[in-house]
Amino acid sequence: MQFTKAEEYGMFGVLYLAEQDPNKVVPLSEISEAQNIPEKFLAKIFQSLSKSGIIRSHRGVRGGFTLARDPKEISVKDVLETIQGPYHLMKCTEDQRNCTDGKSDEFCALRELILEAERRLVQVFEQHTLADLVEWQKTKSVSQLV
Amino acid sequence: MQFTKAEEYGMFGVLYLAEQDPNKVVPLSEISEAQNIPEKFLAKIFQSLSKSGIIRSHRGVRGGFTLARDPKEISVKDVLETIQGPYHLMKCTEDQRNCTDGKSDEFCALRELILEAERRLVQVFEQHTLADLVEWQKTKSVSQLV
DNA sequence: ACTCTTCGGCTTTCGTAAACTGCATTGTAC
DNA sequence: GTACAATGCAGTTTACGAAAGCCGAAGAGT
Ligand code: SF4
Ligand code: SF4
Repeated sequence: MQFTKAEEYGMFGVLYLAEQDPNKVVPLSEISEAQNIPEKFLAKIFQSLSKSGIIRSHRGVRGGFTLARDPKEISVKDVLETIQGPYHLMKCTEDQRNCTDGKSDEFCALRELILEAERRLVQVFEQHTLADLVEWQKTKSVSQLV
Repeated sequence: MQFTKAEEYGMFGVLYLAEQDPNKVVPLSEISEAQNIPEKFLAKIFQSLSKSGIIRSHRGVRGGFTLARDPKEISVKDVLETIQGPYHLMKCTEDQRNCTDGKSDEFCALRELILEAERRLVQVFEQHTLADLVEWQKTKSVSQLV
């Protein structure tokens, strides 16, 4: 039960974009160097982020990436879900037919608890945007922890 | 970011014990058959639960396991933490020196957010006991979701 | 049109950790 | 003392995260 590198890299990638002038097109190489991220790995992550409309890609000379929307309009949840798919602590909480123990059609107390845990977790990621994180980083303090 | 089988098996194991007569000593074979858990795998999990004082082991003929305390006194967190160790979504939230990006001594906004997420998650597991889950399972409905 | 640059998509590789297994040993009830 | 059940540790297999590589496609500038 851990965050993946892809998620961490993805977050730092978009955070880097969020810190820049919104009109500046930033190439992959710059981001990966600035944030110490393997370039090809980051490329893969940014592909999905680009497809889901969080960032915008620009090919060719002086190409790169920009944020597609204002950092205030991009929640952490948006980024994380794009990278790793909907957030589920067990396979059965996505679809009970994925129950590995043949209880696909029964009530399962553990499943209910996990569902509640997931809801709480998602709340945290929904309620904070990239702009919040950039702000925290600037002031080096956490404000408005809802 | 998923629950491990060990955690799920461990939970079902202790839940099975919680459903029984508190004085009944239940052997591994019975639990693993009733809950469809590989016996040797469950054995390993129960060893740690036994060491940390959540269940009590009884060796020899007609031996097996019992809960060490009343189900009301055992939180889900107790069980999960003994199986997989303290709950951390990233290595750096346990100890910032585990930061993989050389930011061990800097403020990191992402880390702060993850810390908050962890706090929320732990709350859910702290606030519910085995007795709650058994109750849910009996009534097939979730009450008192704090 | 040509070419350089940067993203796009696919495949393979590597390492680690989860998931499961086996066996010899110890303890206990009968 | 023997059958039963946990203990302890070593082992295997499988799965997935974390990259690295290769070639193709698209756009910018000339
Ligand atoms: S038994 Fe319950 S917790 Fe386990 S996979 Fe099935 S629904 Fe989920
Ligand atoms: S950079 Fe931040 S989030 Fe990443 S490991 Fe270091 S402290 Fe944690």
